[in-house]
Amino acid sequence: MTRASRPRSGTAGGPTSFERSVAEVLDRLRSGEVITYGEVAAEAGYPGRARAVGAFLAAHGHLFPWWRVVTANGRLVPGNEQDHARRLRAEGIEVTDRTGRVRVR
DNA sequence: CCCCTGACTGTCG
DNA sequence: CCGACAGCCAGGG
Repeated sequence: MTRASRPRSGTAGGPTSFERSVAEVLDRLRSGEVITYGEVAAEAGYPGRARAVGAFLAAHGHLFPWWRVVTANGRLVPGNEQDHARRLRAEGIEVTDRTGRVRVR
């Protein structure tokens, strides 16, 4: 499977298929639920696009529960670890103090 | 078309 | 358990 064969938005400059799929995955997240960037990408049908998910959240995260998304290592958002950790704890998720990580699964 | 950056990931010491 | 490195994909200048 080549890159060119993956689903694309086409000529439109609006939201890509990738963005719509990711948005749906993020939208269905429940309180107290945690997911990794890689899982979001794979669940959306775009395995290997973990970084793209991060970029998407950086741009449109304000419209989604971005705090329920962490790295595969349980790492929180660099620069926002404190706020991130607090939001997760507010949903009953334990966060280690050290570098601020969460137990995924 | 080339180069650089990044809210990532897996491996190594 | 934690920090450092290299690899990978897309987007933007």
